[in-house]
Amino acid sequence: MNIRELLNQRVGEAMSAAGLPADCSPHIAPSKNPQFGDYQANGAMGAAKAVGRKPRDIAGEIVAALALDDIADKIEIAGPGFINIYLRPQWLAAQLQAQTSGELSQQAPSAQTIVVDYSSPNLAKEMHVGHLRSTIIGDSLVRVLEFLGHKVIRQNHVGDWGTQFGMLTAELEAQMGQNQAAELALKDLEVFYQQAKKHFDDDPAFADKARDYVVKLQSGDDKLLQLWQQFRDVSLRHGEELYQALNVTLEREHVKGESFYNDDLANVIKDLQAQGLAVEDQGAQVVFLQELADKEGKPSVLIVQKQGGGYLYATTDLAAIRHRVNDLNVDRVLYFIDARQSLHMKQVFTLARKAGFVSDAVSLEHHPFGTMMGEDGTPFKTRSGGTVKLADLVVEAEQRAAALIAEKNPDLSEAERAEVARKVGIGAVKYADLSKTRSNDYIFSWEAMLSFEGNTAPYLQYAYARIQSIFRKAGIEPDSLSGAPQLNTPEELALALKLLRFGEALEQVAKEAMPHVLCNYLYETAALLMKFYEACPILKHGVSEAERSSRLLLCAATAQVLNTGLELLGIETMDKM
RNA sequence: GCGCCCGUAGCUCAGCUGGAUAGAGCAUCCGCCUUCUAAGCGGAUGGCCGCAGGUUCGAGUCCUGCCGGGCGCGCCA
Repeated sequence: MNIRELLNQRVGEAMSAAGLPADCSPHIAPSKNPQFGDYQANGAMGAAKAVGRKPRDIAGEIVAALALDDIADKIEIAGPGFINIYLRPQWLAAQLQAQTSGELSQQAPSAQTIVVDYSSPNLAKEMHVGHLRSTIIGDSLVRVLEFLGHKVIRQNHVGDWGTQFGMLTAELEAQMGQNQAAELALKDLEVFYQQAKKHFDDDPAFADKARDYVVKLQSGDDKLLQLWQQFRDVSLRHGEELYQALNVTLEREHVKGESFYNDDLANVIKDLQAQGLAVEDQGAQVVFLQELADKEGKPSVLIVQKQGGGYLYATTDLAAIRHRVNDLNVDRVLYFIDARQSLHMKQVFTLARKAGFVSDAVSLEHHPFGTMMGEDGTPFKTRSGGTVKLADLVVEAEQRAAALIAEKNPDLSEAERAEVARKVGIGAVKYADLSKTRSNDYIFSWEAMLSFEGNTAPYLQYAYARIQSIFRKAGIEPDSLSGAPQLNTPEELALALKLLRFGEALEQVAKEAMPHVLCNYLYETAALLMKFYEACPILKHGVSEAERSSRLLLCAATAQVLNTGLELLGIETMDKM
């Protein structure tokens, strides 16, 4: 059920019945102010211009042709030609009943196969806060798209190949030579990396060995492959622990790293050369993209193979696109990658199409996110000049949440407290990231990320927990309720209408890959619940039986939306907090 | 130099693709728990939407030019 879509249809029909050109849009929008109804159709002004007549006359003709008696109990024309639509409370109640019993299912009109490329850490290093956005936003999109019925293929394009693995395997071998288990040596990847780097810088013999190992590894030497496998395995396991802690759905089966495409890289170059796209320039294989030329007509340059034969990021990306298109048969590929790589992505996409790797039917979408900034507005660094590890962030979040819970709700058992601390802490961290417009730069702030007041995950979780508390107190299971609520007060009406707009929010998230739209929607929903909660007693004295059950229905419907919405953000709810 | 992104309340951010009087949270101040969880609710204060033009019935949103910030631009990923 999508009210906006329904109104678009109905008003659209009325517009053509009124003889307006087919390309005039009804332009349905939710009304900002209740005095202008629930929805408004703003298409009359545009149409008036198209046919050269007065907007109010056009609006009048649209309204005359408009068949909305079943849905709306009042339609009025206001201002220059706004058509304000007031929906029937009974109709809203019936829609809400249908939505609640239908388990919120929101099927996209046509299911697609969609690859979502996200998280993609470099295995040589520990994951830090810079990986948070890709991981969390990507995971939310995956959940939303699956919920809408699409076939989603997760791809964790990990950095598990390249020059640095010569040094890392050599170091691993050295440490294991001292009876150190791989697991133990790699306990702290950051430390291990520093040790390897130091070893490399200080010991020329080791440096030579590292360079030798790169070559051996890339030519498929068994011993090196084995060392590499061990390194890769331990590193992936570190990542999986974090995914689990963060409630991210990525698992081992979703890993398709750079190494996966290794065997195809030579073919990519060969194909590009055969088409005359890749040419030698200063010893490297280069593609000049006239499509992305600057003002003076100078083409954009993309290097696909280094002098000396080494392959690059671009080469792997091209191979990955081919694999996704040819073997996975996708309709869309979504990349959640830092905005700094915008030019690179644009070049790769352009070249992939030019080389015929991708047909126009496939949509390649880079969904960038902004650079992480410090609180002073310059690019983020810790005091020591490093980065904040994700693992540390998780621990700190849970600790802060635990302290707050101990203060707010001392009655919870120890086990309950630990669980709530985990869900609240992690939820707050994820929500802080998800709730901001993806594409903008963002300020990293412990305070903001671990805030539990206002527009935060705990506010939404709290709203949900309050509803659960009511049902506990009433001794009623939400599922046992049936029927449609009565929407009498402004608070009940506003909440019900909001609940019915869940699908609109999801649709926008799926289309634009912008989870903050869902966050805003859920926040507004929770705020309306709080207002309803204050204004409309449910279990208190003097509430009639009819009112009580009607309001419980509204509570159940709200809990369902909050729970489902939070789940789609990868944030857990709880019955008590 | 060229390109991309950004500039909205003291701070952090929304603003549904051009609609009606620009909204939240934090912070500050004033109220609300002897009946459903005060992680809450109500109210107040706070704005030349960076600046200047333009497009039109109508601009925070679109176009141009400035100013300011961030990030990219041939052998890293």
